[in-house]
Amino acid sequence: MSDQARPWVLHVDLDQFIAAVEILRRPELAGKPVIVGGRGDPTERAVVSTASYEAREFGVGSGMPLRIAARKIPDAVLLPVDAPAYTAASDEVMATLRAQPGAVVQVLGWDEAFVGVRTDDPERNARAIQAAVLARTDLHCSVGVGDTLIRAKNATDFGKPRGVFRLTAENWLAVMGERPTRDLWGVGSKISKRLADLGIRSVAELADADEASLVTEFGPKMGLWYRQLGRGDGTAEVDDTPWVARGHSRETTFQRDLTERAEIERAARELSAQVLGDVVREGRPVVAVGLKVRYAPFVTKSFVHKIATTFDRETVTAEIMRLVDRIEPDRPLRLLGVRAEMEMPDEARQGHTPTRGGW
DNA sequence: TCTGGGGTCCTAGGACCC
DNA sequence: TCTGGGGTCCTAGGACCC
Repeated sequence: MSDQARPWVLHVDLDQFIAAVEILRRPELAGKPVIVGGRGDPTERAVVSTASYEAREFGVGSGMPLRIAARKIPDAVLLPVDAPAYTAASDEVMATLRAQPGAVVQVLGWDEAFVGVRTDDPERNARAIQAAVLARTDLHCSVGVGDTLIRAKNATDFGKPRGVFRLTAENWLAVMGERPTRDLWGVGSKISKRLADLGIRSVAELADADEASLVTEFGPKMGLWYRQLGRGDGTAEVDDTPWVARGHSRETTFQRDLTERAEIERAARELSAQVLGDVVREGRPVVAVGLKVRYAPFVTKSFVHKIATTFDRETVTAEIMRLVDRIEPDRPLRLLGVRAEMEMPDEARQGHTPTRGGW
């Protein structure tokens, strides 16, 4: 490597990951509109996890109710979510990334990771990664190249599918400046609306926005963060510290709203047992419990309760059941979620998304 | 019969203490 | 009589991501 080698961030994102994994084991599905979601039953309450590119042509995408998706594409192939299969494929991909010389890998999800490298030709590294992933897993990916995490992440979209795109301080505004703030990672529909109310619609406008008004609107931390987002600035450091979960939760949307006290308690005990199972595997004590409820049609409430640090399952379950007592009786219950928060080791990485503090 | 499931972090406001 | 000001902890709610 030459003297010009400098740090670069690569954002690797698998193309239509879940659908691709399904198509790999059923090659006859290639070229067809494939929709993966829920248990693959369009009559159930569930949403689309991933749609193949062919299905996206019909306007079907992640987050869409399965029922609607099936209506849009009556002859689509509907498949149930098979999490273990995707985890296995993901592990292979991440192992491939880690095997790249000099690579620091920060996993963001099943199908995404940042890769930090020192190089004088980041596109060459990107192509090497694509080739290695394809060779080992038969999966295609796109790679964003950037001089910060934010720019690398945003670059990927321009490379899709199977491509490479570079976004740096040099071309950031030229490429992103006129786009809506919604395109930024961490700006969703609500925040983009509030920004619009401040007269800020484009990325360039956000980059140039008045700090004081952003702080007034969003608070000291988020106000400054959003402006930074608009500029694409931020850290270029890829952090491979193993991620430590703050808590575990399980939630269920009932196919039929629950009204009976006994049914609700049974559901709560079941979810608690699953959460406890996840927590026990971690071997860290529980410090808080939480409950989330959704009453039909769309009123969500949540409660958290700190408890004395404990490993005892009975105690935790009892605390959860005390929260269950706060569920309003005689109100149809559509969703129930149970959560347990665990004690955090001091050295644990704080947060893994750039959208919230820490970065 | 419109709306999953598993996560993270920030903010605001009340309680309480000195 | 009036009612500061800083700090911490806790909880509810909001927002976002994959």
